[in-house]
Amino acid sequence: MVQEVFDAYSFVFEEELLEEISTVGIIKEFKENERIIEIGDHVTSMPLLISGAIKILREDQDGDELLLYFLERGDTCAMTLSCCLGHTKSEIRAVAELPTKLIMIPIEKMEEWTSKYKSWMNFVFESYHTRLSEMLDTIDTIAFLNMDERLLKYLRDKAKINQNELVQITHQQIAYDLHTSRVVISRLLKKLELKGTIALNRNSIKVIDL
Amino acid sequence: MVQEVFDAYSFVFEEELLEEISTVGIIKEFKENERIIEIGDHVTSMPLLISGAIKILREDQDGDELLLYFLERGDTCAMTLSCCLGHTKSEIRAVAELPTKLIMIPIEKMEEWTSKYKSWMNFVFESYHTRLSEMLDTIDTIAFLNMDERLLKYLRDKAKINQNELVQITHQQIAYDLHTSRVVISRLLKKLELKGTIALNRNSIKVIDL
DNA sequence: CTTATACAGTAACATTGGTTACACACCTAA
DNA sequence: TTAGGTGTGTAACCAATGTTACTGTATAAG
Repeated sequence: MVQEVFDAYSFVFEEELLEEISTVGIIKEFKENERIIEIGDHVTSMPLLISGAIKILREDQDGDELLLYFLERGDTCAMTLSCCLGHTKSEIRAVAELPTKLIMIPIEKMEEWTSKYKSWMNFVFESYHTRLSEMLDTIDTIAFLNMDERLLKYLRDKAKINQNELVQITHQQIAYDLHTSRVVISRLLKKLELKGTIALNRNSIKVIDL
Repeated sequence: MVQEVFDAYSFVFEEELLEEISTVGIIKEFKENERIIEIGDHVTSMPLLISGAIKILREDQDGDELLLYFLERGDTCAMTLSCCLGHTKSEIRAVAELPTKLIMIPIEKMEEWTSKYKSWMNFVFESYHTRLSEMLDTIDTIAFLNMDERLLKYLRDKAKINQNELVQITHQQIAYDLHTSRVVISRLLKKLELKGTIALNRNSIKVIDL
């Protein structure tokens, strides 16, 4: 039994399944900002997040990006899951937001466990549910909020994921994630700084009162 | 056996399950533009679409709306499905786009059939997969397209759903669906008319060459 | 027929966000 | 120390979209 698997998933799966996961799963580690999967990649196994955090992005033909949501410990990528079951290619891009540890489950096990373990089935359904909600939230954000509000939400999420009020990031990277331009982000950040909401520094933003 | 259920789902489910669906399901009919479900409604059964079409909308606190996607014959609402399984309230609003016939399945059957019928399980997974893809498409649309492109896409979808090149709709209704203002839609529609893409009339738009 | 209402056309203007251009500060490698 | 690259600040401008206001016309209700 892999201790980390136990730590992250013991409240979700029974002993026997945890054992199976530890046996057939392959642990993979990613450095911060390392690419985990690209759009169009063939999906051959399903990742369970053990530690760290992952950023899920959508990309259009022109290479324009948009941050969809973050995944944390105990999450799985419902997109990938969906791809596994449908045997289709990845529709999203995933990048490690922090140093991240995953355990990869071969697709074959998916179907086997779905009938064998009720807890697995519930996990799969639960994941779909969470992901759909998260997608709705993403849609709300881009449909109903202005850029300044989106930026605030972004900084909040970012600070939460990194468990740090000092967010290490460049304006350009924020612009990519929110699908806008660097100048726009610099402009809005400056406004926030003047209001005392944040403090700006080269390569980092200190969150004071979001 | 209900003939319409057979017609719509015989290529998805086996005879025995079709029989069960016909027995426990309750047929409901909705007139065009009739509300099917509102945000916050408690979900107690899962709808399978037999005929017609449904418009799925998201709504924010201020009552601002946004069209998410359409459902057609053979579809189910993965959102509702998700709510059933999670025993949560509806996160979306559904309105009949055409005269629509549904068969409602009590939640209890969900779990039972999931273990009993492989075809049912596949249908559930397939529905989630389709819905996630549809949501991604929606996100692409609002994130990467300008209003004129979104309007074109809207008219295309609308014409397809109604199987008619003459779309019965007001500018105001389009504005609600795309979450913009009537004036903006009128402006863009006029441009399209001048280009010969559509022909405008009171309460209807004739699609010429999208 | 008359009136009220809903729908559509359009101008003028405001706001948001995107673009271009350039200055300057910080950092690293030579 | 200097040169080059990267990150940030800011102005000026432009384009897209949203807002307000007013027009006229079709349609339905009385």
